[in-house]
Amino acid sequence: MRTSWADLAVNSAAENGGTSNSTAPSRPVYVPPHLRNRAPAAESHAPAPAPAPAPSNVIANNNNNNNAGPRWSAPPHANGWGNTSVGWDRREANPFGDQEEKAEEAFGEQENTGINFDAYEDIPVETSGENVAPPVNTFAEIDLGEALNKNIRRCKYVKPTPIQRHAIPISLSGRDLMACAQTGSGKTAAFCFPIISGIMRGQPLQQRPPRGVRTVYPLALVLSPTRELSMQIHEETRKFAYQTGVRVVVAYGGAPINQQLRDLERGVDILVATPGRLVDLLERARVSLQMIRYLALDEADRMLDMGFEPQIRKIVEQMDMPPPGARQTMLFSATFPKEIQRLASDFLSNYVFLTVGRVGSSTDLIVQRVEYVQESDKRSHLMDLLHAQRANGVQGKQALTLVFVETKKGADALEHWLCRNNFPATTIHGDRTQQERELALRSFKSGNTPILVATDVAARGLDIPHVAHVVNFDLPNDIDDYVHRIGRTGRAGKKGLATAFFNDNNASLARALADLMQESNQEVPDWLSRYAARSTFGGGRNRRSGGRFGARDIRKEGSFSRGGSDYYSAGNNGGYGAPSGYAGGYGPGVTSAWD
DNA sequence: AAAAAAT
Repeated sequence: MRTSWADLAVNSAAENGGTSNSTAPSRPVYVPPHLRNRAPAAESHAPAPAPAPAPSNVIANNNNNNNAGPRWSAPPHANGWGNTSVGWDRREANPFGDQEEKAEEAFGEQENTGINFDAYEDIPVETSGENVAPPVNTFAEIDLGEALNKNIRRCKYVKPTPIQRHAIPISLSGRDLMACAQTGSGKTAAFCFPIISGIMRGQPLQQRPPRGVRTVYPLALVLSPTRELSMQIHEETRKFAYQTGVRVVVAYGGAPINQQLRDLERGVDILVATPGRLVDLLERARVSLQMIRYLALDEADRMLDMGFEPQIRKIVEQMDMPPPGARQTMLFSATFPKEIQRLASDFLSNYVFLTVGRVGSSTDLIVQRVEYVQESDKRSHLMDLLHAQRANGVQGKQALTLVFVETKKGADALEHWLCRNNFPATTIHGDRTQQERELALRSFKSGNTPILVATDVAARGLDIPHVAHVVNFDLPNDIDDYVHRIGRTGRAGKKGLATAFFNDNNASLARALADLMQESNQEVPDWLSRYAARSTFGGGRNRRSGGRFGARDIRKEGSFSRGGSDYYSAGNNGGYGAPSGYAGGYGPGVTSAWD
């Protein structure tokens, strides 16, 4: 039996060999973005779509200066390069891989050829806000520019997904956006395309950093809650930005900072980062946010929850970033609890709220099962599942299993136990080194170790093709976390299976879980319904169990507002009795379950 | 109580 996965391991190891960060050597010759890939003179007068801030020590080059200097402290001869796009292009590592055909094959298989658009056809959409730009049906309807269009073709994006159809025109119209969209439905492109396009057509600006300070001034900042998600966004964005002249750099903790500093010094237009490392870079004055025109928060509700909020506030409000209105802000997530929407509105200006999808449509793609399993029986129960899968040939490269546990120690313990029992597994969690984390993820993706035991570090955003089964070995305390976890399967319109082990320890989740499953047309076991009926009204840890289907614009709920007291309304959120308390007065199934 | 995120 060993041979089957061993063979896979050999194959996939070979295939996967080149995927590490082996960027081709590229010389640190700086070319300002407005001089790259464009007709040298004519386009330097392109109007800026969004009002660009002009901080005090920044000189806006809004005149007819054809010889616009670099935005950072690069050698003055730098613009010798930009006059032909070819000169630069040759130096840019090809994010599609060495051979385009091979890359296209791998890429298409991963994300796009495979998108089952039928699964998204009927998805309901809600927008609110004034003068919302209408959706488009094709990429061709939007003027994203030839270079970007070419990358879209390279990615085999045939037509936009629903979130892209709606979000891109709204972003291109310059509006702030709070967007909810299903897991795996193309969020990254939805905020990347407008950013790349906007930077390409933007007015060249330059600044004069203090002498000797190697500060860089990105035009766009994309924040995400985990390092691996930042890496993923970076890789994807690089594909979209290929040969556009727009440079994308990633910065996250746990990795040597020096390489990241060198990447930054070569110039950055879009910075993808995790909060901690970014704060470090800001405090070292290696990065300034003065020139930020676009701010995107991926997994925005996570970024604004208790653990992250102070850091995000520091970055967005207490450094040198232009205020709302002077930048364009885009928040994306699958789940958007009301209280988080309230926090988020601090970062937004006259925003459009957009929600695409609902429980009961896209999440139909995920079959959810809940099984009552005592703590002491969990391992043997998991073993039964895995043996059954093995017997059915559901394993290996095309059928990965992702097992979520509650604790880091628990993850290690389960991994060892699985390996001892001849199920090749690896683990990812915050106690592992970054190297180990990245290796684990690669090994899982490649099918080398078709079982990954993970903490919530892997719950959000990660796009791992071929995850056939998500097992909630330990259920999370928060239903939104559950939604994100199971969203690691059933992506791009494909089907997936999610199994949860439930016992008395999860009583507080019962109601929310039962509701969610019902809304997604899943079979709810009777015992779980009874549990749900018994459990307390929305209180306790799962305060969102009532109001959490919060992918509804809080601004629309004026009739429920409690005398305008935004901060002290927690007591009214519990969902006691009155219909307004539970689910904010809208029935089940309005929205939710998205990335 | 736990997880994540800077060194």
